[in-house]
Amino acid sequence: MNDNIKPQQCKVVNALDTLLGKWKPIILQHLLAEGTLRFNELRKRMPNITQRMLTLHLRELEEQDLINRVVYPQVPPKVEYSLTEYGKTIEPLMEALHQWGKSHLQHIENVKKSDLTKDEGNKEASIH
Amino acid sequence: MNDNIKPQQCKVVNALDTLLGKWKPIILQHLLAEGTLRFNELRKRMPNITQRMLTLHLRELEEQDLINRVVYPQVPPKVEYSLTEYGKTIEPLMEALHQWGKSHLQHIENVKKSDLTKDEGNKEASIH
DNA sequence: CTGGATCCTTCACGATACTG
DNA sequence: CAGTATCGTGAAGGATCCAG
Repeated sequence: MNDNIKPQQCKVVNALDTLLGKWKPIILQHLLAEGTLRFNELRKRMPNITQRMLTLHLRELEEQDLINRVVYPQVPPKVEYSLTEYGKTIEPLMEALHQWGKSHLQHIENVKKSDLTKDEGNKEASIH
Repeated sequence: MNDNIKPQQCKVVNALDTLLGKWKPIILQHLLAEGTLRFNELRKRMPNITQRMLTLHLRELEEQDLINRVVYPQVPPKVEYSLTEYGKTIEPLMEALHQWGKSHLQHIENVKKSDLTKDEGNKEASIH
């Protein structure tokens, strides 16, 4: 729609869009960590998610070819979710996000502390 | 409270939270690319953003210590925004997101194409 | 057990007008 | 020029019930 926007940006936004949704990163982390999980196993690992949201987000991840959905035609139903081979390529990205998120928390802590000791808040440029 | 949830997840979510908001990644990209920009310069580079959202997101980024806001006490007002030294640490992360987003678009393209040629859609597990 | 269908709430974002 | 103040909207998410 707009060429003023650097190509770079679009792709970053795109990455974020496909990884987002309140629960997607968490679902992906669980599948990364544990391989294959059934619907209810995932649910137990995310006590605050509703069935609806779990279903919706799993469908979206499947559509992005990030996860496999395997239905065992039996009763009671059994459905297993796992990362696709392609889906596993997000691991380094998740790791990078994790590292940055971790150090960011640390950084914000430090900033708050030094705000208490040091007189801060004079960010106006001086005019000479 | 819940040890089933891997520590990793929390931090990923945290990273995403502080980088998110519809316009934050774009603002950051512009500042990464161009160094220092005035309010209106940023606005021109994002034709679809409203003043309100630009202001809000800049404030939030400032609060996260990712950008500097320098007010020149003059009339008409002049305010310059730039990344903090700390803010520049997001560059590798943005690059990683960009690369993944790019290859993801590619991948989705390929998947769609092979869905057309190959008969796909039989993902039920066989029962022997 | 998995998950569809409905209804409801909230909040991020947008549109617009005003101001030092 | 660089904001603030208000009001409105839609879409994401939550709660709940039903079904194969």
